[in-house]
Amino acid sequence: MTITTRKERQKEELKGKILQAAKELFMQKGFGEVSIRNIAEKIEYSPTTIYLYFKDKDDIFCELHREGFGLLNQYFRPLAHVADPYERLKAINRAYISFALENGEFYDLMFIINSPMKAIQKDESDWEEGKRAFAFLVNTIQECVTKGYFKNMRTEVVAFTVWSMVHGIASLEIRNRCPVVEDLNEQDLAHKASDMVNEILDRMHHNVK
Amino acid sequence: MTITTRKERQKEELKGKILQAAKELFMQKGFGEVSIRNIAEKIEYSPTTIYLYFKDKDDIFCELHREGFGLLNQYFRPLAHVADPYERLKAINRAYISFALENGEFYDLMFIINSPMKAIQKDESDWEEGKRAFAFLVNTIQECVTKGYFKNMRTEVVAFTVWSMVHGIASLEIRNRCPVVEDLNEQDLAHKASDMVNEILDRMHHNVK
DNA sequence: AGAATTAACTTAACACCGTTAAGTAAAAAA
DNA sequence: TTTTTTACTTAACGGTGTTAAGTTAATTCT
Repeated sequence: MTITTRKERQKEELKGKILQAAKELFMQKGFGEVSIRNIAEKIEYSPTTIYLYFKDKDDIFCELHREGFGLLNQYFRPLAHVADPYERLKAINRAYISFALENGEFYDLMFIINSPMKAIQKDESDWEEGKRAFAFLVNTIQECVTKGYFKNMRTEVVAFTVWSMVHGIASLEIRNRCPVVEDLNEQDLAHKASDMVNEILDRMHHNVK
Repeated sequence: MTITTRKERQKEELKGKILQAAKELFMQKGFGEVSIRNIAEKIEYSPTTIYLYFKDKDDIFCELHREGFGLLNQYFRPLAHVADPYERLKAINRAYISFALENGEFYDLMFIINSPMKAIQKDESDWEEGKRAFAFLVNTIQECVTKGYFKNMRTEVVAFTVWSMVHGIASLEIRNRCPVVEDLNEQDLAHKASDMVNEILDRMHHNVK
């Protein structure tokens, strides 16, 4: 069996190489500018070889989509140890915005771009990690609510509001629709943006001094 | 001169027909799926004719981009007569979300899609109507601030926050990233979403009873 | 060991795309 | 009436995603 397993491992390796090449290319050129032929050239195989490992272009970017959510959850993971749910919520906002600004192309793919969603909506399993990320937010807010924060508000409403805010900021920035905020580097922007969101949060439950 | 003006009028007419065809096509198929060849076929001219009236594909969609902001300002126009700035602000939110959900493809083009921005950033004039729309929001908030709303908050911060929220909601919905809110028709969704935003607004300045 | 099968990959092609260069036919100007 | 200009088209270039058919080497079967 050792020989067939080697074969399988090699197949997996090539699949991984395709994915890696696709990721690098589309991190540097943007999703829309990467073609199957580009990827093929990068790994020095013919374009059609890629179709032996992926159903179509969407299939490749679905895999990266999943990887993106993995990365987002990595940003979230350390925050699980923040005891106070409200502090954790604020940290989630910071982490989310940092993730978006530091991984613009991933964020684009995950939350903005059109193409991969057709496939994802069919195959629900791809969305798994995404649900996990969202559940982390919802659960944290739930804890806040039981601790007395966000009086008279439904948890999902708070969650959706928070998400809309951070997504709004991130996507406006990524797609260059920010006539207001300018001449700031990535990190300062992340700070400023998350401070803003968290100030709104403070006001949402009357915790302002 | 009557003959040359007729010629000019005819040229303008064809330009208008191209724009109209482009708009219809991309309202029904989405921006990404419309090609120059599609548009040409629809108006029964050869594809290259279009290049006699528009520099390139971006140029067409820049024109539609401008038209989109015109339409948004039409949604806003009646609200200028709302005397109370805070009520006007809430109405703006409702109008914005309604506009976004009722004109998804326009909204996409104006605030989400990538391609036309290269040209727009060069030629600042296209952004004019966009600025006007944003100025309407900012001025309204400014009035709110001078009336005592949003204590201790800078006007632009409030404006950007509000915009981020409504844009976040609109774009998540348009790009199908809404695992939470579902099975709602367009109008109910617009109501629900704007109620949500406006509730947050109420909380932002402690006006909640 | 030799023949048949399968696996891994490539070449060639299809039907699209945005865009440009060159050509045509009719109208206007000289 | 000849020349120039206008309005448009045909043909082509280099690109795209994707598929069908072909090739070559490794594996399996007899």
